[in-house]
Amino acid sequence: MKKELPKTYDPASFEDRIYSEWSEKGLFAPSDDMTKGHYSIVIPPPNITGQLHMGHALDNTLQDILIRHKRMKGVSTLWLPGTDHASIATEAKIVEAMKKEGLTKDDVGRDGFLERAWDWREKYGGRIIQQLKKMGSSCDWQRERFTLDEGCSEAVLEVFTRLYEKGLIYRGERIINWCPHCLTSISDAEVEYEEQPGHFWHLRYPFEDGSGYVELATTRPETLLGDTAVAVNPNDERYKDLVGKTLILPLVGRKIPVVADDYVDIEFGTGVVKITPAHDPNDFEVGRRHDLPLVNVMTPDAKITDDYPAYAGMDRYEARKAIVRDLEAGGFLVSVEDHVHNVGTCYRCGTTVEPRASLQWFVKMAPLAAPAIEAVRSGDIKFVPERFSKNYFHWMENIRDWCISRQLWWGHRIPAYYCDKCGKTVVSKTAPDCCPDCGEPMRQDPDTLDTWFSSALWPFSTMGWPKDTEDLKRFFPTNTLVTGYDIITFWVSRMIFSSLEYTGRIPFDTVLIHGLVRDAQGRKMSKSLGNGIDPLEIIDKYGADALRFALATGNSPGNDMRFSDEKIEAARNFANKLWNAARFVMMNLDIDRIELPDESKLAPEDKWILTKLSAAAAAAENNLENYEIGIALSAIYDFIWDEYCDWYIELSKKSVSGEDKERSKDAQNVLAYVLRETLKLLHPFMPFITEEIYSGLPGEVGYIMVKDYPVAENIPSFPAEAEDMERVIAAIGAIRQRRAEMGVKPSRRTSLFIATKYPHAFEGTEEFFKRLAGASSLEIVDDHSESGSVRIVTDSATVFIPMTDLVDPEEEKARLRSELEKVNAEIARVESKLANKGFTEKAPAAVVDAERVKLAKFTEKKDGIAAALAALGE
RNA sequence: GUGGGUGUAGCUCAGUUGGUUAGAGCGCUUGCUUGACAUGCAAGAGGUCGUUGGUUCAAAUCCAUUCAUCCACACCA
Repeated sequence: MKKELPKTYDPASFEDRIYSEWSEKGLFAPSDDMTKGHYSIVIPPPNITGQLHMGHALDNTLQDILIRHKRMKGVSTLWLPGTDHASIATEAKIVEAMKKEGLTKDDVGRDGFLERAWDWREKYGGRIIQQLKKMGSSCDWQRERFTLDEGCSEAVLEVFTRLYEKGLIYRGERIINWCPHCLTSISDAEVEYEEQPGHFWHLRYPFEDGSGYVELATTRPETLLGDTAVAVNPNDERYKDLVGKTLILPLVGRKIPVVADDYVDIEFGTGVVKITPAHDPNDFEVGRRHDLPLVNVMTPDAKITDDYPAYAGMDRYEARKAIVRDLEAGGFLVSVEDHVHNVGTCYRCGTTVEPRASLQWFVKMAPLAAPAIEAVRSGDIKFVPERFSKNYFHWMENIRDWCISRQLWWGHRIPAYYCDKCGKTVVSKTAPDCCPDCGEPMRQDPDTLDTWFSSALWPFSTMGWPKDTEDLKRFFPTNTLVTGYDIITFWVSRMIFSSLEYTGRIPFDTVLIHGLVRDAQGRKMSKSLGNGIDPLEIIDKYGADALRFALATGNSPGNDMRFSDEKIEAARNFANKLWNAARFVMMNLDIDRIELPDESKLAPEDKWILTKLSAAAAAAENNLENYEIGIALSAIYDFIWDEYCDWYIELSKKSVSGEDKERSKDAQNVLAYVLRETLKLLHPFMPFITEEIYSGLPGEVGYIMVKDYPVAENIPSFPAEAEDMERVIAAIGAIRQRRAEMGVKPSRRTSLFIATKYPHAFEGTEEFFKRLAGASSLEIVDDHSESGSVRIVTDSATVFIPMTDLVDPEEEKARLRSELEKVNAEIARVESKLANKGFTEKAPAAVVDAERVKLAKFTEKKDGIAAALAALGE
């Protein structure tokens, strides 16, 4: 049964069809056979607002390779998919959409807003899932989860109430990062700092008693309205007498004290700092130590409050101008100097964050961080590459309490209930009917939780926790977490401490970190630059397999990579190469099923390719186990292109199209067998093309996706015969090289005489030399030096070609002399190495032997060259 | 300020625990309608592995120094 492949590789014609088939046959679900163990990965849940970008494409390609490899090894394999509700990002989208209708959140109310949000999720939340499927991702979609679904929400409630009871979640008035655009608090991790030019305004604050001024500097004069003290260092001799005195706050007239605090750096500026506890994190701490009042001067959208009528309603920057103007008018402004400083911005919208004292919920981090640090230090959890554990330690060791409340509606609502009458707080999974103390109705906290609070539970909430489910028993802890280095702090660290605290177990044993996909110039892909490459467009143009290949090849853990047209074209060319090789093989197959012939029926070239295949399988396996995905893939690539296509297919043509029908069938079987096993090796990386070709192989049933991954030891290997074949290949290469150098026309045939210590290697190879080395005949001889032949010397043979008439003898001599020089240099190098006692005594025997073999080969080559020179009368 | 990455062919990058004559893709040169593939085939040019020093029989690989470049975290008014 011959199946012919279409002439050109056209991925669009089969990728979607194959994906549907896998899906319909239920191949994505884990097998129930646990005898070979289990392996699981939870997907980093993409935001429902998201569109597939190159980062997702890379992340999911790597995961799918790992998953498909394990699945083919017979391991019960689960890749659990899902999406993240992305509180801020989604809420911002909804608000934006409503704005176009002229509506605000308050217009539609909380319920109306949530209705819109769920509609939006219904409409767009599945979009990225469809895109992941286009990539070939073999997730078990039956188990798809959503951070805001019932189960995940149950896990969030469970965690929140447990932590509260343990005292690890508390509510308090603290200074937090506030985004005046998103109108919510954000965590420290969600602030990005960027350098901005600004100014130092040097001001003077008068003493109450009229005894003069104290001079200080600020970058944010508008916060002056909220100053409740001025601080100096207690050890600062200059200001010893000032401590305890009272100042009059300019423009406001408030009396504020001078306090002494270690926080103040004597060396910096004037050594005097204005203290605004409600609007600066450091000042907040100073304020707590000195019991200073918190004076909040701004509204949530960063405008001055009505408490300061002169500035009320101005935004921060307008107020800054007005205040500087008034300070100058009042004689309080001493000088202004330029100053570049780092400004915190919201990671979602880029707005400058406003530190703001407010009542929020926090997770107490110190007790949670300690075991999480230990889990990595002890090696229970391993980062690949290892260096990222340093980033992790650094973050975890300096961690501050995590602000988890958000002034948003889209998310998990905080399960805290307040009694307005008696002030009682109840934290409970279900709403209490009334206040347990006074019987009044209770009011639920309006805020929701940081979106990362639910993502932190993802490895176990998705498997049914807190219930003790079958999936948890089988697949938790998970094995590998694949993600970019940019979200170690946001997500990886939080999953680790969450899992240890709630389940008592690590969430995964290995964290595989990859870098960023950059554009061809090495720039970060971003919306504002407009340099993003759309993976879906790439898939349309080149196919998902080519995209996957381009992302996986040459990618090493933790390093950024560039994506370019050249790379994707090279990937597509490889797919095309494989396609055509398969097409050739299938055109020539006349067998009903693939059966590897007995050893006795294998030709030398068959043994050679099988040996190479075995080596490629070993390389693929070892590197995949070590997460060296790029290296594994390049081993397979090299095998397919350089060994199977460039050599074996060419060598096999002799037998396949030969007269001997038996031999032809044997060769066909080897061709097909090697192709089949190669497809299996490649399948995790390029699932579609391998499945498509596989389906056309004679006698094969089922899907390659669930066949056994090739094991090197199970592939027959013949090192000695393979070496003989290498001698033939080397001779063919040397002849080609010489013919090219001498400008011999490809059509010109020559007779060949080969003198060799390995005659058996060259027996029966005439046809190879005819097909691949322009030979008209081949004769194995003892010597051929008497004639005026051109000699081509390899380390195991000398080839004589009687075509002196095509060569200028002087040129030939010169060429031989330079070759002789080269080989002499090599001999000298190796000899000196071997003469070195330190080397022969200390280096491993195998290494020394290898050098001796090398020396013998070089010497043989040298003798051959010398003989050639002699024959030319030298 | 603290920590980390990177520096290998014209370009983009591999090089796994030190051990063949340092590799690939693209680009370049030359030649090919070699009945799978021009998205191809064959041959070739091109590298003192950033600098300097050290460890070692042996260094692109380990250590130190220095230069360049990128990133993360922190941040002083």
